[in-house]
Amino acid sequence: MADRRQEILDAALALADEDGLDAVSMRAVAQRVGVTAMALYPHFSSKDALLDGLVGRILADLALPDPAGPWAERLSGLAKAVRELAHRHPAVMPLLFSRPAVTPDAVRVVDAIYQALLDAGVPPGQVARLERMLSTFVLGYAVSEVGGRFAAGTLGTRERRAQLPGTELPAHQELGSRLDAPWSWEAEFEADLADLTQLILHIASPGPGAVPPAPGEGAQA
Amino acid sequence: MADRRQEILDAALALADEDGLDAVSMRAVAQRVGVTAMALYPHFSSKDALLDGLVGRILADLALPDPAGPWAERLSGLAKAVRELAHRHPAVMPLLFSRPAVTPDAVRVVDAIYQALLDAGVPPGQVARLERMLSTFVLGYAVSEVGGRFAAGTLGTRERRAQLPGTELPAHQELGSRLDAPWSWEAEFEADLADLTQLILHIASPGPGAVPPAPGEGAQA
DNA sequence: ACCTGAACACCGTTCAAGT
DNA sequence: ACCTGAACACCGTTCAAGT
Repeated sequence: MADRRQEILDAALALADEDGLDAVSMRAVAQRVGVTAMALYPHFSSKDALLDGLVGRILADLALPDPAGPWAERLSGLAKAVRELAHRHPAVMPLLFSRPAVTPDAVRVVDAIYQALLDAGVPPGQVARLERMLSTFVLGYAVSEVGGRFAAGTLGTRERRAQLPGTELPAHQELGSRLDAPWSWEAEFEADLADLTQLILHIASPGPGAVPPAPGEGAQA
Repeated sequence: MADRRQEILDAALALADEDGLDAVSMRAVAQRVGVTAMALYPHFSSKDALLDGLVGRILADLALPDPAGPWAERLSGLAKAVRELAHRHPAVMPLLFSRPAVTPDAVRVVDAIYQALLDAGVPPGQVARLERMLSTFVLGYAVSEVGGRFAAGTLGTRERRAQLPGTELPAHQELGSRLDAPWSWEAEFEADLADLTQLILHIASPGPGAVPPAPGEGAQA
């Protein structure tokens, strides 16, 4: 009850968690707070502003990793925290893709990733690019998983594959039963994170035959 | 005029391209076709079904790469085609994250990626995971770029950094002017793709000290 | 089958008015 | 400043009716 603003955001979040983003209407949020829809406007100038506030609201729940740990653990800790956030608030998650992270909370997360990459030994000129690559993947994975894009997208069941004409989709045919193996999205996420950690290490200290420096940055310039 | 259904989807796509996804209402689409809103329902049982059709409509525009080329070119060609699709239809793009790709068009794209990964020498047990990783990144990058998440999110201008208290955001401070370097999203995308190609090669033929096999798959089992 | 017109139960937002 | 109630211009969808 500290602030009306917070009370409104809590109501909006509860509605989104219970009945999805479509259930978050100005009227429904207001009713839950016990007030008229127009009473929200002194706090949020539009519904769009309220949704921005909702993004900030869930970002505040995201725990930052202990800065004293090893960089790889900080990075994977953050990634897992984002995935857990998606499981808690699946309906709100897609908003993170369209609403730029300019709130202090969001920038603090970016800073933690920058720091981890610097500690890993990534060249400063590549830190911002890698941060965008990692956050894009982590956000995308979380949204895909809770949004059902993974579950239904791959034709990964014997039944569905059986409906296909024989000569179509040769790679699906070749992979066969490997596509319908039982699988945990959590285990897959961790395998992906392990691969990406290797990639970071590789960029931090490229061996012989390594990736060329990114265009416009690196040893040249 | 071949089909009313196609005419409706073209009208919906035009509205989305011109005025955003919010402009795609049953009434507005119908008016553009020259018909009442209720006339759409024999073709699409709900607005949701129409949006599914819209996803299929833009996927049909996505050119598959020449299957005769090297796997790395097929993969990056596909990725660039997705990015171009996002530039042509920015408002529709976010729908790809929530609507599972089950249409024949979408499955054909997945099959092309499976095939490229198999040709690269990726162990069959890891192909599906890597396909999800790559498609998640490519889709996420495209949506982030055209949706403005990259442009505004990183506090990457001198002005905005100047507003910060001195001791906050140490990594931003350390990176300093490297954060506001002029930058091309296209060049960054290609640098990311180059890194991911290296990652695929690494998984295809792991050297000494390589990533352990993914849990539940690989040499073990 | 495809289409219309009226209706229902909603939206976000503005405006005049109250405290 | 915060809130109300009425109103405006919209929504998606159902239903009865037409061809």
